[in-house]
Amino acid sequence: MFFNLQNHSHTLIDPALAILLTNSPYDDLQMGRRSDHSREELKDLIIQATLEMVRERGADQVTARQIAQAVGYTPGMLYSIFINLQDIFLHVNQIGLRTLQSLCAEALKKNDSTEAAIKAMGLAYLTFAAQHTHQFDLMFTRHIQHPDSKPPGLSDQIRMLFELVEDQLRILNPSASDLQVKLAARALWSGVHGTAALRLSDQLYVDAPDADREIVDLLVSGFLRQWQHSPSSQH
Amino acid sequence: MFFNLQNHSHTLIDPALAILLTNSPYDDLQMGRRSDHSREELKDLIIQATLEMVRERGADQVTARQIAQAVGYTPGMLYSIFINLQDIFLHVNQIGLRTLQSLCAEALKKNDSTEAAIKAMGLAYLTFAAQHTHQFDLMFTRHIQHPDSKPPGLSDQIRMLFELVEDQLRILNPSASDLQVKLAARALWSGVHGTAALRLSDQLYVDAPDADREIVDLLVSGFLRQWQHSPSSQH
DNA sequence: GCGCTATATTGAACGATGTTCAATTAGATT
DNA sequence: AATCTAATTGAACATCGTTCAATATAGCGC
Repeated sequence: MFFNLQNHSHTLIDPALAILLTNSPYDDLQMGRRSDHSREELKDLIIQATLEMVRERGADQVTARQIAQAVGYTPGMLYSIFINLQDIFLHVNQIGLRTLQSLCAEALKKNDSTEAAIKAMGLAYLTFAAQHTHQFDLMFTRHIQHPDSKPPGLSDQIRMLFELVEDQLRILNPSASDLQVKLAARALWSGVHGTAALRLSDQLYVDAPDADREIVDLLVSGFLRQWQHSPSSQH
Repeated sequence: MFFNLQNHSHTLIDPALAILLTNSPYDDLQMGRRSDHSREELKDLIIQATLEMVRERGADQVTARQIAQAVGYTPGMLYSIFINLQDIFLHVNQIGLRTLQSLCAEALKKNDSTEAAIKAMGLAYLTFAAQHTHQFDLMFTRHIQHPDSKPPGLSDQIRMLFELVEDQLRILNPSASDLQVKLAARALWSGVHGTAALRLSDQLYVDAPDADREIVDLLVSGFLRQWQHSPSSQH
């Protein structure tokens, strides 16, 4: 599915193809490079190749050797750019969170009511989880232990996802305190996330085909009803 | 942390100790046994040893060789009783679900209102997740792909956990249909489970120390308010 | 154009993993 | 006591992530 170039010594790569692949082969080269890819390009190549394989087979069917082969290098090279295999997966998750967040943000627009907007966002969340099962699994249900260095702004992105919900909740109940809004957003989104997670592991056990969608609908409308009517002074 | 017996050939085990370990060494032996443990005892020993190690270090720090050493056998033996290492983990999860379910069932009793009962069950859920982090992680957030043979009644136990919630919901709104009760129970419990899962991976991002408890409180009271007032003919 | 140097990349190794299976061992049966 | 049969071994296999000395190459100064 990906391109293979493992012929560094014998066959030379077609220069035109090389340009196509790198699309900027004369970047800021400083020292003796063996391939046509800059450091940053290589990093992107690896992440993209890993992302593709994760989407196809799932994270635990993706090995370091496979990634290396997909980008036309040796496994050892990976460790000159990334700390770990987990480090690579962390960067893949970063992409996943970015797309998930933009999907949710997009779903918020073009809705009559705030409630409809939140529901649309919940459905977008479920849809992403259903369409990119393996990727969603890698993001949330697989426990990735952080390496020594913190993930590069990964937690910030989750925070931003929450803030989308918080904004909507603030609209509905402007007198609520910041802490209340934060808690409510997490309460609400825990429900959506929990539904997606349970559905992903086939643990919903309801006959209805669109059970997850109905559950989120129920969840959001129920929660918002009380959120709008709750006084700001509530415990 | 566990007992080691890897001296089958040279040193004989103290018979008193052996009885202590097996507590019924003369069961229904039929054929040539090498050790003092029956087939069923061995199965329990393995599961218990694995459970203990999972609780201490987490599932991905537990290897087949470690389990074998903990029960005083060779790795190969495990495969005469279990299909897989995953199969062992599945049985460990069975125990985990049993205790989690009994904890929840216990929390339901001795409460003034039905709402208080459900909240108590939610807190019990959170408490278990917090106290047995690694075990909870193995149960839910780690994606275990089922072997060929179905897990022995594992899904039934999750179903039973849901039924505890369903029973409470039925009390509050007796006119609701079966499907409505099922969906509502999953909506509600997805919130509780999602909260536990997010808290487990430190993705709640709220300063409050008991944020998870407050969230569940908010979630349950909000949801029940609409559940009691919703007509049975909804949607 | 030619060596020189610096470094990107290799490739082979290491230890550890889950799993298999022929060989062996020992209790039960005769 | 000999035999049978099943439990258990132990060594091997393939594969994994990861490391690192060795190597090959690209750009620099000349």
